[in-house]
Amino acid sequence: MSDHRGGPVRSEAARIAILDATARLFAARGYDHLTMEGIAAEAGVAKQTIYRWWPSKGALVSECLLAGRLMPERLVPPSTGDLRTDLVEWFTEIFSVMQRPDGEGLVLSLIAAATENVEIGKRLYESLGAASSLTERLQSAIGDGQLRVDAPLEEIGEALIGALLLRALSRNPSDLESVTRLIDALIRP
Amino acid sequence: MSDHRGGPVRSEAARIAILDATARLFAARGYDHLTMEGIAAEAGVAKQTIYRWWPSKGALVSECLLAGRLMPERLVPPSTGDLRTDLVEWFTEIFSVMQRPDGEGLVLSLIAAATENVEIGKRLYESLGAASSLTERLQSAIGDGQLRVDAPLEEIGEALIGALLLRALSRNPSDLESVTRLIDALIRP
Amino acid sequence: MSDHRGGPVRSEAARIAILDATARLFAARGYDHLTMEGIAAEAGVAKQTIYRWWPSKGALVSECLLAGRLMPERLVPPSTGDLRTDLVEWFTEIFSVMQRPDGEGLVLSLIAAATENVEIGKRLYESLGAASSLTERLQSAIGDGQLRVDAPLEEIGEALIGALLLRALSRNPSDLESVTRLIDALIRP
Amino acid sequence: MSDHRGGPVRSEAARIAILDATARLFAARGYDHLTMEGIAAEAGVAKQTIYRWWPSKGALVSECLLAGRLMPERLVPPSTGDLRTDLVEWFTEIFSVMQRPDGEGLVLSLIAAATENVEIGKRLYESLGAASSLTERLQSAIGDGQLRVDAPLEEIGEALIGALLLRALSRNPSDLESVTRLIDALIRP
DNA sequence: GCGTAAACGAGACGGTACGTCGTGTCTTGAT
DNA sequence: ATCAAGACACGACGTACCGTCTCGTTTACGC
Repeated sequence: MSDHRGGPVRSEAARIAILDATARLFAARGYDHLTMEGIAAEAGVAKQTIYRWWPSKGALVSECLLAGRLMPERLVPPSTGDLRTDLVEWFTEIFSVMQRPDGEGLVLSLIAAATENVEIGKRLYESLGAASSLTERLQSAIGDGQLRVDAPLEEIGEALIGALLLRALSRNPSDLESVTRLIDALIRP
Repeated sequence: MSDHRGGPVRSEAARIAILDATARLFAARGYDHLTMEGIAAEAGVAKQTIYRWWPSKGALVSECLLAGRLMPERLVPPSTGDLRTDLVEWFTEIFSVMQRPDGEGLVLSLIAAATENVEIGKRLYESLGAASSLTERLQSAIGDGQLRVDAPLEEIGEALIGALLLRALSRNPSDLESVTRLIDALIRP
Repeated sequence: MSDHRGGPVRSEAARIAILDATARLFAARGYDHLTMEGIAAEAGVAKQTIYRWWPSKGALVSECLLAGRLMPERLVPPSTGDLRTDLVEWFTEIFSVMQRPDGEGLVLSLIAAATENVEIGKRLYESLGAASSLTERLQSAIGDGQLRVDAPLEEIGEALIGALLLRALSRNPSDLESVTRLIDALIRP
Repeated sequence: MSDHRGGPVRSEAARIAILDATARLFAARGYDHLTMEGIAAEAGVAKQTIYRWWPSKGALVSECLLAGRLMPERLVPPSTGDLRTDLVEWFTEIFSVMQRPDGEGLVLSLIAAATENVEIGKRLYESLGAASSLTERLQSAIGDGQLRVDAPLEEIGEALIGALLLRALSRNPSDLESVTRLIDALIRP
């Protein structure tokens, strides 16, 4: 199958150590303070071993993101029956989960990473759960009759996540009322 | 009145040269490639002169942004009478205006700057015209009867700009149709 | 007799390829630019194969030197009958032969190698022909009556080669006159 | 006189610290183990500060050599009246002074440095005292009648230093007898 | 013939050092 | 007091080799 005729094989231990170190440092200090040297040291690995497999800091973070190492938990919208309440709760949770006392917020770090790295940008949308779980939740709301059958699910998701990013960038604290107003604007016919 | 006791006052020439250089380099190479040394050299100014008046690269860019040196032109939404068409055209124009062939796009650079600098984040929203001109356009649409009197203008603006940012980050080319769908989702509840 | 119980023996092809590659690269780029990785690549051989049989770069070069792979030709002093003329010519030839246009001179490379590696140091003297051919020539000069019977042949050789090295290190171009003066100082007491 | 119109000036403290560190590390570990990073660390200086003023390790060592920071003491030949005895003693002293238990010998390090750096090569000869003090000693021997008035002082010096280098490279321990024989070969008519 | 064990190519690995770039602070002499 | 110039300590960059270490493959002996 493969024409690899022997030779050493990529060290899985090193791979894991690097990704772990990346995730750990990313969470602890944010994307901007992430350095290849720091990762190498934290992972107990030679810098060259990183560069051998990843071209850049961005690629590393991108892979962590894809592997779900950067998100603290699954950000699935709740499904209590009332779409409005569910979305408000979900939005609020994302917002609160993604602030850390020490460094900059997780979202900000992700956005910073996305500006530098195409892959991260492409994955940002789906990583925030919009592509899958959010759309699912909206879909089921159509079943409930809480949304019109022709509701533009994708666009609602985009707008929601987009507003989230904008608020993160603006450092606007999102109180319950403003979140509710935003969501109403999107799902209220 | 003043307790300034001799010595030259702040050189206006230097101030202008620095802001000009910043804007020039920002436009040419993007926020990431912007360096204090580069700005100083481009402006024909000593580094210390920059640090004396601005605490950081971000502050510099922030001031440029506020002074309107970073935006190529006024991005005021057109006002032809049909809100939908106007918004689509406005959105499309922003999107197209803000790509540069060489480096990364202008929006991406602004977003990157915003992740690092609070001020820029706070100004990003209004700088993209949402705070003033966009809201005005929406307001006038209420007068037209194209929007309900209780339409949540602020939130529509947020969602619109937010979606714009998200698309910039995702590097999704926004074709006419997808833009239209997005705007429909927001103004045709 | 041997406790070798099967398995391939040392590959002569690899051995030759390695020594050839070493000599080739040494001649082309000098001792300083010689790298184990470069040799392995040039020889089409795994690095480990080199390390299996030679402990260091120096050992490799030392063996090349012993095998006569580094010297372009035999540097035997001529024997026209006049010792003085012969030595001048021999000295001059060594000097001129051992310059390469691109890198550093061959002698310099040998000296560099000798500073790092004891074996090369020990062999340097004889490799430059002093131990054998030069002493022979001096010996025959005693037969001619051109040198006293109790002339310190060994020491004359040392002084001659030593002066050669010093001039190589000093990058002093040796013109005919200065060479003649040096040799006169040694054989015309 | 100078057209230097203000601006910071080269830090003499840094310059001294760097040269001192270089000399210290050179003496302790030899030329091969000398690294720019090591020097910078030892001197408490940024690497860039070294590269700003010296292009290479060789240049640094060369300047130390010129400043007399590498030679443990003045290697002036004694002047007891008997040339032969004086030279033997001088030769022996140089030889013994320049062996250190830990690293490689000082001469070997100097030779290694000279192969890499032209300046060091040019200075090696005079640094070993040959150019000045040795020639002086020989000169005074002419006054004594211990050398012929037309004795080729320069060449004798070259041969002597050259032989010294060769012996250092060959790691030949120089016993009293062999040194005496060498010197006899050079100064005995 | 048939294991079996050394030698081989390939090349990944943890390291060390390289020479360069940008940071933010500082010092100097001129204006 | 502010300026242009630029040296400074610091931290990170991405690259080159080092010497060691697995991998599968390829022999050539001793049973």
